[in-house]
Amino acid sequence: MGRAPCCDKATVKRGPWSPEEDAMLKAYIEERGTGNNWIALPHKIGLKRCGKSCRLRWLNYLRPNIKHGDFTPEEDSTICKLYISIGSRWSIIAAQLPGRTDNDVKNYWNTKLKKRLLGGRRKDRGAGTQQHRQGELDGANDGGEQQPLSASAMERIQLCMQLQEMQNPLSSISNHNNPLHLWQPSSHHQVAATHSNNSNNNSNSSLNDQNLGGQQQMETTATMDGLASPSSAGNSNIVTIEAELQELLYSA
DNA sequence: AAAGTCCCCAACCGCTGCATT
DNA sequence: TAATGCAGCGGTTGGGGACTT
Repeated sequence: MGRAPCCDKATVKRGPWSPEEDAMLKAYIEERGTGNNWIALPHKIGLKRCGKSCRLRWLNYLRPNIKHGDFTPEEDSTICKLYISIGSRWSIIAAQLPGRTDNDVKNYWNTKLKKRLLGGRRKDRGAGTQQHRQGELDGANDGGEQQPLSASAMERIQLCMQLQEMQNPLSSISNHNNPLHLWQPSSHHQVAATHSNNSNNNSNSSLNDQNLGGQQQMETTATMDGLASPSSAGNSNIVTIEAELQELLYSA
């Protein structure tokens, strides 16, 4: 019941963009804008590319003020904090990092930060498929049994547990046995408050616009609870969490 | 030096939400 | 109100360089 493809795959060019294509797209958009119609854009320019491909190329590579290269420790920290609180909402996270794209942030998380925080780096370099490697990383939740929660949610639980353990090693024992205790329903206003605060930083941010619905909202709330009361000892605060994130990220 | 393996990242795929008709 | 089409988003893939054996 899928949608019809947005373009004819037989006639559309795919794969890496050539410098000529980049130049054509960049020149056209800089001169006339996108016209709010990505589908029509390649035809106007004379590119044999799908509109979605043009949009992606522009947003992730050609757009002005794109920042390439290494992420700073501050950016690392921002990504981690936002990931823990809102999950894999890459566009929202990227909106808090000027010059970074959602694709960049997503790749950086998947290839660097996740491994650093969850300790997913392989011990041996033996044979294995991409799926195997991914499975090992995601499978940091032991057992390999079917997981009713999203991988993103499980990663956030793991991060919360690691932070809890650092704060209060004794109280964390029960958490390991029952990570789902974090999943206690509560009011959603904590998330909303966080979002509205963040949205002040960037007019482009869709934090207020995004509808955190269904399971996603539940996951967000639960994880926020996990951070808001990370130990039975009492309240944590942002400063503590930031310090511990720094430790997780850079102490190895 | 060669072969095998790992890792990164650009690009693609397909779903969702929103706007329009 | 339902149907349709597009933009935007997150997940996934695969090419190729880097690294290891």
